[in-house]
Formats: sequence, structure tokens, C-alpha cells
Amino acid sequence: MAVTLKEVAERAGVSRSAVSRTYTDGASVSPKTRKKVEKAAKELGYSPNALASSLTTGRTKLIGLISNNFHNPLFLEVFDLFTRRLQEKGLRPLLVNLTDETDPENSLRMLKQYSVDGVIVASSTLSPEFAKAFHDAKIPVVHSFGRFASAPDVHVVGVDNVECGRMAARTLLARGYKHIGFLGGPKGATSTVDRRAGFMEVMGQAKGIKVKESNAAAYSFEAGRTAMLKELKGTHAEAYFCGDDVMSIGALSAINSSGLSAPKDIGIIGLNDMEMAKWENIDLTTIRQPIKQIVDSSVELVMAALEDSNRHPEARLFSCQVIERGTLRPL
Amino acid sequence: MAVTLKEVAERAGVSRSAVSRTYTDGASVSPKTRKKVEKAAKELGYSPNALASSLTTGRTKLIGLISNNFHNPLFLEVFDLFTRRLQEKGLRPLLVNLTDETDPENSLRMLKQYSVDGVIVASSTLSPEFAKAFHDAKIPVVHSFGRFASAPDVHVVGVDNVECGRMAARTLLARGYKHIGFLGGPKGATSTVDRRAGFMEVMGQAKGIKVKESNAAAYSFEAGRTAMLKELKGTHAEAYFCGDDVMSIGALSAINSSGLSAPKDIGIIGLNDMEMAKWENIDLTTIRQPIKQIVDSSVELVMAALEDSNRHPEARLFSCQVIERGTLRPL
DNA sequence: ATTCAGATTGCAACCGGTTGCAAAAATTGT
DNA sequence: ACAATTTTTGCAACCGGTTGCAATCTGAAT
Repeated sequence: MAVTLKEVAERAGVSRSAVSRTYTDGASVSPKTRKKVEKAAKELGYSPNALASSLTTGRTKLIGLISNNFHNPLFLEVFDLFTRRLQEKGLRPLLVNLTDETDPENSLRMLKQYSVDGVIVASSTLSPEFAKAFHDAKIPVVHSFGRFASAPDVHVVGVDNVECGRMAARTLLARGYKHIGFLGGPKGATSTVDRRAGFMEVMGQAKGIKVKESNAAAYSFEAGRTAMLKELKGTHAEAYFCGDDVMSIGALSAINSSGLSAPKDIGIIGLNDMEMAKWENIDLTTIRQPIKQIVDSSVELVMAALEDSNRHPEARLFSCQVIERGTLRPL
Repeated sequence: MAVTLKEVAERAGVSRSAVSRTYTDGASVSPKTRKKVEKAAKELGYSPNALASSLTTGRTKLIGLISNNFHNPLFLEVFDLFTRRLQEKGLRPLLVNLTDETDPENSLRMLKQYSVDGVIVASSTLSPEFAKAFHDAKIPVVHSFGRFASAPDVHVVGVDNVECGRMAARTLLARGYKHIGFLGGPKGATSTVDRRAGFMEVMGQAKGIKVKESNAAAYSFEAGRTAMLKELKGTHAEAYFCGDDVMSIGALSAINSSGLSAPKDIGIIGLNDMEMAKWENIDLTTIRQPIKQIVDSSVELVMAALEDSNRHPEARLFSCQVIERGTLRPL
């Protein structure tokens, strides 16, 4: 077994408290004993047991990182950013993959058992109720990429999807498209609902525009492709706002397979600006979600929530930005 | 704070041991007391503190999952599989993102502090020495996607990259290509070295074949594209074995940008068979690594290593398979 | 040399569980 | 009904740390 406090204490000829205090900052230890302890610790290869200390301090520095997006390449970027940021802050991500089979109850219980200090739910397709369950269990939680609400139940960090919808609509209108499609993500997802709302709001105010609407089964390549293939069978629109980038890529693939091309025959605007969007063979015009800021802010917020556990729920919104590439005709 | 054992014991009118035993399987509790305890627990909303119990049992069920591949979409699939499998087995992944900045020492210390039961290193670009550090620290470790060695220092699960190289070479030869390129991943990576070795071995035995060789800076789209662009400036080969799928996609993009196309002008064979490889707009011929089997086997192996901590290091190899798609000319 | 505040130290109790052991209770056999 | 087993139970010590408290030590001030 690993070296313990006691062994170090004995070797250093001091009390266990002295050793403990050496590794607790803010504690009072004389330089002399500290030296002795550090020497003994090094000789023995001691490193304090974080779990044991969590027992008394009540802090594990464990953060549950929950997601159900293990098929969207964007989330690899998201996980990259989250793990880095958490590491920088001295926190440890306990990763939970929320699949269809795993029941959420279970995850909650498990995270309780491991007494995580807080939880980050990283998903735009999970209902706010899910995140709320943690809140109800008195576990600080922030819902990243969650739904905006001016009076949210839990901390939310993300973008205003309604505004994204508007932005997409304005972008398409500005380019003179007259027949425009909303090719949304899965119907149930709040992100889809919100983007649609903003999109339709702007379209509703425009004159002489024909709008058509459909949904893909998931935020995925296949779903995007399938949905676009279906569009292409009927009379399709001149340009589409696709649910997200990966769907957009699917849609582009459908367009190419049909002997058409973007932006010549059909325009596409995506959402997310994931790394692949700028790959030269994709070159997708899209709306960028500032994921780094969302991640950093989420981490900051969860830390703040740890400090003050009945902090009032807060929504932090970041603005998106159209990234001009090559799948929409120029202005 | 959370409900504790003691509170449950008091409410149920039994000793703390009784409560503890209720939640320890194999322990002796009468049905009667179990009932009482469960009732009290439910009323109080009790769930045992896994960390506290780890203190005495010596098992945390925490598994360090370490990777440096947060930019390769394949690894999203890998993480998906790992997290699921670990969850199924009642283990919890503590995710570590090994970036260039984070020093490995640090990660090791951290995982010691959290007394993880074991560690899985998921990377083909990390040196075997890294995994060995855990072994030396007496932490059971398996190196997934690691380098094959018949007498390894640590448990390794993966594919025989040398054989993959041979397989790629044979595939290209069988299709009648005479001028063949090895477009490897980063030179230092063991996976690159091994694939190259197998590839060259077969090429060396073939007659009348011209072989050229170069390396990309990373297993990434950009690096693959850049490397292929460079190839296209000089006299390029008729077909290339690319370091992996994501590099292949970069290479394909370069080929298309230059007004050429695969497989007409240049053939490409990748490696991994990640999800994207079968996207219709990519349709990459590639060599499939059986990642599900590798993952499952890794988890199984790490569990076995927990049971018997001085189990002899073992290498588990899975065979790869050529997946015919559209970037190589037909047989 | 004496006094006193501040810094350092060790003791002992505690965090939330587990477990060996012996006593108590339940079961079995006769 | 009684002895011999087997099961169940609670006690108390322990896992590896932290921390309030009182005791001791230090150094500056008088």
C-alpha cells in the first residue's frame, strides 16, 4: 500500500499534525519542521491521499462531467477544453457518458456516492430537468450549452439559440435568397426549438420569402444527409440553415451526391464552427459558438457555485458570430 | 451535508455495522434488519460514501483514463466506448488530458493522490515509458493502442502495427500500383515506426516497385493535407498509405484542391476506419482497427490486473482488416 | 532578567465508513 | 428441554487524513 502520513511523521520525528499541516496551505508550520517533513516525504515517496482528506474537508475537487454527445466531433473539442480548464484549476473531471441505456437516476446516485463537488452537464440535447435533478440534490450544477432562460432553475452557460436563429435568418436574407429552408436538428431538443423560433421570427417579418421547414433525426452526419436527400427529392429551397455543422456536412454530402454543389445550387449555413468546418474540402459557412468561452465560464461558474452553494441561478450567454466561408453565395 | 451511516443507524435502531453490512454484499445481515435499514435509508435519502469506504477497502473503483488525443475524432469514439464499458463494469473514469504543457509527473502524482485503482493510457503516440511510470508506481496500467512487444513492460492492448503496414503494402501491390508512397504520421510515434517497418518489409520483397516516403507532422487533417500538398508539388506516387484516417482525409482534400481526384489520379488507403471514413463524401478505403474489442479487452485486462497486481505483463493483439471503399482502384 | 504576544506544536476527536472478534440470538439435532 | 451449531449483532479499532484547543516555544520589548 501507499505511504501514509503516519510513516512520514515517524520518519521525520514529528507529529502527524505537523505533516498534515505541511501539505495544507495557510497552516502554521515552522520552516524547520517543514524541511524535515519534506525530506522524509521525498525519501518515502509520499503523496497525500486526496480522498482521505476530502472526508474532513468536505471537498473532493472532483467534478462530474456529464454528456450524451459522444458522437458529435464538436464535443471532442469541448472535452478537450473542459479537461484542460478543470486541470488548470486543480479540479478532476469524473466523466459520465449518458447513453440511452443508462438511467439518469443512476448517474445521479453515482455522483453522489463519489461526493463530487459539482457537476457540469455538457449538452444541448438534455432537458433542463436533468440538470435540475442535481440542483435538487444540493449538488452545484451548471448546464453548459443549455437553454437560456432569464430566470433559470440552474446555472446555465451557453448561447442564445433564439438569437442564433435570427442571425442565420438575417444572413440568408441578406444574400438575397428567396426560398429558404430551416433544416433543424431533432425536434425535441431545446436548441432546435429555440433556433427555429428566432429563425421564423425574422422570416415572418420578411416580405416575399418562401420558407420551408424540416427536421433531422439527430445532430449527425447521417441524419443531415438523409434529411437533405429527402429535400432534394421534392422542390428544395435555395439555401438552408442546418441544425449544426455535422448535419451540414451530411447535407453537403447529399448535395454533392445529387450532382449539385454548394453554394452554386444550394446554400448552406451551419452552426458551431467546429474544427472540421474550416477543412478545405468542407469550407462551411457557419455560426460560431464561442466554445472556449463557454467552457471557461462554466468552470468558473461551477467553482463560484461551490463557494456559495445557494447562489442564485444565473444564465451566462455568449454571442455568436457568422463565419463566412464558402457554402453561401457572397453578399 | 449528506446523510451518513450513523444517522441511518439511529433511525433504524441498529448499530452502524448493521447499516454498513446492508450495503456490503456477502456480509451477514438478517432480512429483518436489512428491511429496517433500507426503510430508514430511503426515508433519509441515504447513499453510502464511496470515498470513505475506499479508505478501508482499498478500492476506489476509479480508473484513470489518460490520453493526449483530444484532436483525433477517432478518440471520441474511443472515449465513448471506454466510458460506457467502464460504467458497465461499475468503474469510474477519471479523465486526464495529457497536453504538451502538463507534465506527466504531475498526472502521475495526481492519480496517486486520488488513489485510482488502475490506469488506462489510451494513445498510440505516447511512449511505452510513460505507461511504465505507472507500473513502477505499482499502479496497474494498461496501454491501449500501445506498441506491441512480445515481452512488454506493461499490459498492452492494440494491433500489430507492423502487420498493418504489411497489410497496407500488400493491398496496394495487389491493385497493381507500381509507384507507391508511405505517408506516415509523426516520425517519433511508435505506431508510425512500426507501420513503416511492415510496409517497407513487403515493399522490399516486391519487384519493380518504386517506393517513396515522407511523414506528416501529426495525425491530423492539416498535417495530412500539408504533406500531400508537398507531394503533389514534386512527382507523386500513384497511391499512398496514409498514417491514419484523419490524415487521409487531409490528403484527399489536398488532392481535390489540386484538381485531381481519388482513386482516378491517386489512390489512398488510411488506417483506423473511424466513423467519418464511411461518410459518403469521403468513402475512404482503410484498414480497420477493432476499437471496440481493444477497448473491451483493455477494461477487462485492467480489471484482471487489479485482482492480481503482479500479473505478468501481457500483450493482446487484435487483427485488422482492409475495408474496401472508394479511394483505391479496384482489384 | 522578565513579561507578553504571536507562532508552532502535539493531543485527541473527528470525517464516514469497514471489519475482526466475541457475545447474543436463532436454528438445528436429539 | 438441552446442548451444539450457525447466524446475526454490536463493540471498538482502524483506514488516512484534518483541526480546535491548550501547551510550549520564540523573540521582541521592557
